[in-house]
Order: sequence, then C-alpha cells, then structure tokens
Amino acid sequence: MSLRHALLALLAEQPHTGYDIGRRMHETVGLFWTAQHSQVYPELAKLVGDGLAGFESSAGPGPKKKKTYTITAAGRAALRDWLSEPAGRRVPRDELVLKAFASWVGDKQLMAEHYRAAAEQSQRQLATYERILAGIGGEEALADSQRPEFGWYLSLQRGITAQRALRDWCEMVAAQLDRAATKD
Amino acid sequence: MSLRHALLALLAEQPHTGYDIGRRMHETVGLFWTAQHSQVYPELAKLVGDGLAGFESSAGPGPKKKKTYTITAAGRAALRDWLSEPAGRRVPRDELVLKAFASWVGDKQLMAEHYRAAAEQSQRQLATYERILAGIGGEEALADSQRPEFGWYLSLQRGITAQRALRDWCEMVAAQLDRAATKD
DNA sequence: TGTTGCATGTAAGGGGTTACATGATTGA
DNA sequence: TCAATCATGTAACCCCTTACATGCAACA
Repeated sequence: MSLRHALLALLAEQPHTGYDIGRRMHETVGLFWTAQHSQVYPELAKLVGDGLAGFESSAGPGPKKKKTYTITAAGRAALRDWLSEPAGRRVPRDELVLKAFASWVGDKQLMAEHYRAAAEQSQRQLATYERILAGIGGEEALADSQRPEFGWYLSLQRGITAQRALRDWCEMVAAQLDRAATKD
Repeated sequence: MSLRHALLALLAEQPHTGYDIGRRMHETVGLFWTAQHSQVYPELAKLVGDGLAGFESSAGPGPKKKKTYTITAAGRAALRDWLSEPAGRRVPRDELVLKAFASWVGDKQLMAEHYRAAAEQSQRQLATYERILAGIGGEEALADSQRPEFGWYLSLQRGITAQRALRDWCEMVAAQLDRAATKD
C-alpha cells in the first residue's frame, strides 16, 4: 500500500521515468524504501489510471517509448491525505538479530567474523549517507520546510543514526563472540 | 526462508506448541522476528516432514489435539549451518522515514503530533525490552555463551539501542516540524 | 567485440497478512 | 452470559523478488 506513496513522494519533487525511480531508490536513498523496476512500472500505470499521475511519451533508446511521469493535483492531494494519517508500524525482520538470538548454538569464531563484516558494511553505508547530506548542504536544508531538501535532511538523519546504532551493535556482538570463542 | 530458522532457534531452547511460538513472538521478542499462527502451523509441519523437528500429541482444549514440537539432532545441525552463513541484508521499509521524506508536502502541525506519538510508543517498547533484560539478569547473561540467555542478551541489546535511536530521531523530527509550523 | 547504461514491460513463485472455521475452559 | 485464553488449521489475497524478454548507444 505504501509503494504508491513512495512513488508520489518522488514525483512530487520532479518528473521521473520508471527506470529513473528504480535507480534512485537503489543508489541513493535505499534508506527509506526500495522497489524493483518490475514493481515500479505496473504501479506507475495504476497511478495514471487513478488520475494521480500523468505521463508524456518520447522516443526511447530501446524498442519501447520513454515515459516521463508527472504528479497531478489529485496526486498531490492524495499524498497530503496519506501524510496526515499516522504511520503504520511493522515489526522488523532482521536476520542479524535472529542469528544473534540463536548464537549460543553456533560457532562463535565464525559468527564474530560475520558481525565484524556487517559492521564494516554499515560503516560504508553511513559514509554514503553523510556524503549525500553534505551534498544537500547539511543543516541548511532545514531552512525552508516547503522544499524537498527538508525531507531529505530528515530521512538522511534517520539513515545515519540508524546505521550508527547498527554498526556499534555489530561491533559489540563481534567482541562478545570473540571473547566467548577464546574462553573455550 | 528465515521463518524456519526462527522456529528452529525457538525450539532449540525448549519444546513449544505452535500457539506458544506465535504468542512469544508477538508478546516478548517481536524485536527480531514475528509470524502469524497461520504461517507457523504449516511451517512446523514442514519441519517435521524434513526431519528437523518432531512432535508429541496430547489432549487439547479444542477439537484438535495439542502438538508439542521438539527439535531433532538434524534440526540443530541445520541451525548451526545457517548460523555459519553471513546474514542477508534486506533494505528497510519504514513508513515513518517515507513520510518524513515527503513531509515538505504535508501539514507540519499534524505530522509533528504523529512523530511525538511515535516517540512515545518507542519509549514504551524500550521500557519493555529493559524489563525483559533485567529479568534475564542483565550482563550476567553473557557469562555462559552456551546458554540461551547469551542470545537473549545480544538481541535485546539490539532492540534497546535501535528503539533509543528511533525515539530520539522521532523527537528531532517532531521538533523540526513544530518549528516549521510556527514559522509559517 | 563485449559490457555497461538507458529504457520498458511480463510471468512465476515465495512470503506474509487477514479472514474464515471450530470448540472447550475459566473468569468477570 | 459474554469475553478472553488456549489450541489448530485452511483460503484468499497482496506485496515483493527473481527471472525472462527486447534493443539501441556509448565506451573499453
């Protein structure tokens, strides 16, 4: 139910092609939502069917025409309505936590390495987010709450603080698993 | 693919009924994985089919017999194998972040209230985790890495630090939205 | 010549949620 | 008497991932 709102949010900023949306979701802000292009294309078609988006066709590089989608007034209104409702909380499903929960059964040495690797990956992701944040001007992005940068700042902050917490936890787990491995 | 390992992890601790597993997942450690009973029952049956679990029937309160599932040696081995593989990272899908991203379009005052409410809910969840942690003896749980409490400690720490980060971020967002609302 | 990027779609299958269905015991 | 708790299962549907399918342009 939220993918359509993610699309509307991106279209509210500026017109996009389906390909563009899929790419942006994966490259830059995989922090708030992601979708495969196979999911994006049908959903964009539905948005048009519901009058929430429109598109313009132009010559594409492949056999199919390139479609550039734009949000409509109705789309903007739908987005505002959705923003007025409280967000639905869904339970987290994280394999890292699940494996930590079961770690008393497993090989401590081996698992410690995995958590150290996870901490490093988290660190890299963190660096990416910080680079993007610097790119939009850091705290200056908060100056005008009517501009997209305001939203970027808030969601990037979430990505940064969440990755920091994840990285620190992974390092703690790795340390505890190491300690347990050497004690045996 | 991970639900079966979540079930194995719970069965490794002690025998459970399907109902029991569903309840525990929702009440206590909804922090690492959750599942509806409609998903748990068929998966337990599959585990038995694969020789990873066994069960004993006894008289139940309803029309059906009560089944108490136990992990087998093969189940324990499968769990250990799975723990030796690195965890698959999946992208987070969080409506709170998505709405923050789009907040420049929405009603700031209204949204600020939602984020404050989310912060409070997060605070309550945090308190629950801390209570459970105290129940298993806090850091003493780390003493023996061969006992389930070791895993409980690690995963509860994840829940606690993640909820703290979420709560703080929600409060920051609420404050920024408030500031934006009064400036208009 | 082979790979990457741009660009759009369909199909199959897995995982998960919600709803349907049954029924005894205990406590308010 | 009504609701909650224990207890097990099935069915329909939605969301998402992976794979299939096409094809031009630019670059190495």
